[in-house]
Amino acid sequence: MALVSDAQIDEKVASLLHNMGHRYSTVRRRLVTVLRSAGKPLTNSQIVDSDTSLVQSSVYRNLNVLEESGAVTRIVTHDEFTRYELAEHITEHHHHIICTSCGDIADFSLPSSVEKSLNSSLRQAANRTRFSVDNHRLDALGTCAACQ
Amino acid sequence: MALVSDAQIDEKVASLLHNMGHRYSTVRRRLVTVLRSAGKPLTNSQIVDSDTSLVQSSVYRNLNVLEESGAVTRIVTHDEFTRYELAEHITEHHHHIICTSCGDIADFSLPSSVEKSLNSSLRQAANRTRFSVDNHRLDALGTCAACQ
DNA sequence: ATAATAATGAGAACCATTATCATATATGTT
DNA sequence: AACATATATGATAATGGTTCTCATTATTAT
Repeated sequence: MALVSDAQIDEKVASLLHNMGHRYSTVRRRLVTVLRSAGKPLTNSQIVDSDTSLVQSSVYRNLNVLEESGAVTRIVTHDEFTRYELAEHITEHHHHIICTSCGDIADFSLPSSVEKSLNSSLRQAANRTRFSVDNHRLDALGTCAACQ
Repeated sequence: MALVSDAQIDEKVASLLHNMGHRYSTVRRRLVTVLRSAGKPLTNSQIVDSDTSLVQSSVYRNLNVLEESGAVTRIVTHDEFTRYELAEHITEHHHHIICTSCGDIADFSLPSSVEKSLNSSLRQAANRTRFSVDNHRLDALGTCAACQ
């Protein structure tokens, strides 16, 4: 997750927000900083804990704004908390390994050969449904170090 | 999803419940019937609508009992409703294509060659994290016929 | 500066899901 | 078959993560 510079991320997020008529405010910058340095999806309360200048209701509101702008992605796991991370097109394509016990997440990547065969298989499989496919998500499910 | 007979499913569910000291009651049988004939994950209200003899609070309670027993799996998509389906080891391994607009789901399967390479890649990738992997979930994301 | 517009924070409201509990149903024993 | 014990059910209340409201504050454009 460290291949894209902070400046590049800022520029992308700013343009995504401006496209939607939104401002890249101080609170939103802090939010992006927290998400970027975490390197894994975070819950609202993890975000507030990471930067205590942030306020719960503003974090919720701004995560929604950032998601609608395409800067942030909403992740649901096995527990009751929604998590957020910077969108893949801002960072890079990756997958999640989810702890089925506590909901914690780590990022990982697959060899591009596997990604390629996966994509073509998905596209073929989708032809048999009445859906149009534009993305996929592959999660590994298991147990984190703290839970085992 | 039609490779396993109703009787086989009933037998499996009964034994899973009995292992946990639970009974395979009338309500639970109706619940399993609804899930089986749907052929896709359902929300609580979709279940109650499918069999109006079922009561919301009992459905929630029994879905939890069935999940703890391993007979049913909880699915979260993009909307605010949790969905449930019969567990894979009772039916068969499959994937979901999720409508990012309305949260609706369809089932689909991949060629076993793709499943195999996916599994070995996942296992290798997991070695680099501090998680132990015991399963995966691969969802295609797109738009259903009704939403496009 | 000033006006116009968007963002913030504190709290109230929302609503899917859980918990409660009195009643009903099933199981096992003599 | 009735009894005793344990589990299941349904109606309703409570919970809690998330969203909404709105008066105040910050930003942008003129």
